[in-house]
Amino acid sequence: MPDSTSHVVISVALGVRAGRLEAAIRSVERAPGEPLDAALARATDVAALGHVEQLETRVLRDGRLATAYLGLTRTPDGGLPADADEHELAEAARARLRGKLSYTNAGFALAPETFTISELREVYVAALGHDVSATNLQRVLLRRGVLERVDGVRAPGRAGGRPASLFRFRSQRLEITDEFAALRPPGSRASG
Amino acid sequence: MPDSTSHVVISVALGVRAGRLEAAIRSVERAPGEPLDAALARATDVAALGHVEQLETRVLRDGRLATAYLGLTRTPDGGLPADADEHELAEAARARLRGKLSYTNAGFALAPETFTISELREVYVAALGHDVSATNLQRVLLRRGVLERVDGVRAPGRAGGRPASLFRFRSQRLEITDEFAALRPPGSRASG
DNA sequence: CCAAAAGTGTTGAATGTACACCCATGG
DNA sequence: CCATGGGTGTACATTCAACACTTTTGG
Repeated sequence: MPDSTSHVVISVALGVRAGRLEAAIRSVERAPGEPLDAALARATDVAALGHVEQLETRVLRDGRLATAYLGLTRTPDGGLPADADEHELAEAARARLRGKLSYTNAGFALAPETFTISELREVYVAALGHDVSATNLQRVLLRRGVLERVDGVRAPGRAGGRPASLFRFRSQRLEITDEFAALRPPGSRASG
Repeated sequence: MPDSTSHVVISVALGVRAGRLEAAIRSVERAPGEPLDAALARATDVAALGHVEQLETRVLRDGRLATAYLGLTRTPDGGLPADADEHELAEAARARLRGKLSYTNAGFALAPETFTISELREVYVAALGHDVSATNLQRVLLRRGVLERVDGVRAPGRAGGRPASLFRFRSQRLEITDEFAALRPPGSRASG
């Protein structure tokens, strides 16, 4: 029976699988005095999340208070949104991710350790919901220093084609890569 | 005596006064079953806030759960941060505002109804914590369609000088004015 | 006239997008 | 040698910071 004094902690883990941005949702009741991250760790495997941030706190339709977290993972699994609250949280999580992808290195938490630009492009297409040019994706992310090349290539498939270079994200922590579009502090133009 | 099952709703209202970005903090205990915005309305005068958004939920040092809201106001008053938790929330609010100022029209909620570019510049300097060029501020905000001129000028002071034109924000609701720095959907360049 | 404050013009750099073209592989 | 997929070069538009210059006022 729902208790309006209880507090639920919800994990919304986003990840790309089969070209789709899936949301895996899990929740637990927070014990009295329990830290939020402890409850979150009971709700989901935090080690599988490359990035975690708080999403939103709201009163659920059953009257319970809930605090949702957005997690990003390479290996999304199970726990699809069940009720209306969970659908809304999943949508909020997707919207948040879409925003962050364009000005942070958030992709690191969705893509495998190393990847080709084509593979990365598929991740971005799934997460953003619109087409992305591999050419420009590579150029933007390399210029910003978000990606770096690693040794080795991926062999082409049966259809042939030039072998693809492998890349990785330079950092595995969320970083802002395009800090201010305008109104920078004076004399702070990037020059590297 | 602090009760670890109680839920506190905290309003952090930011506003510029005398060239400083002040944080006015107020909190209430949320009643069982009470909606979050109802509790927030008991904590502060929501009508005086041009914009409100949720900031963060955390467990306070005394064990209570707290959900903080960021508000922006033209008329900051009283309620300065008292304890360590409140100081941290005020700092989080300032950081959030700094980020939003550069890619949204958030200034509308801090500036008076109409203002000169110099006056608006003072607001931005206080909020951002670094110098801002009035020339470029005007150009960027006009180009984005964030500001518009209104009739009339502000008479110069004793020292003379050209009378300043008056401007206002075109919208009084938070809008994103610089949506994607990169990775826009194909063919979506602004052209007007 | 001169100082002060506001506003406009202009330049140069950085950033992104689009698209043509070249490279490397399988069949 | 051709189709396919990967990558680079180049041209162009947009945006912004910096700074010189002009405008309009008070004394």
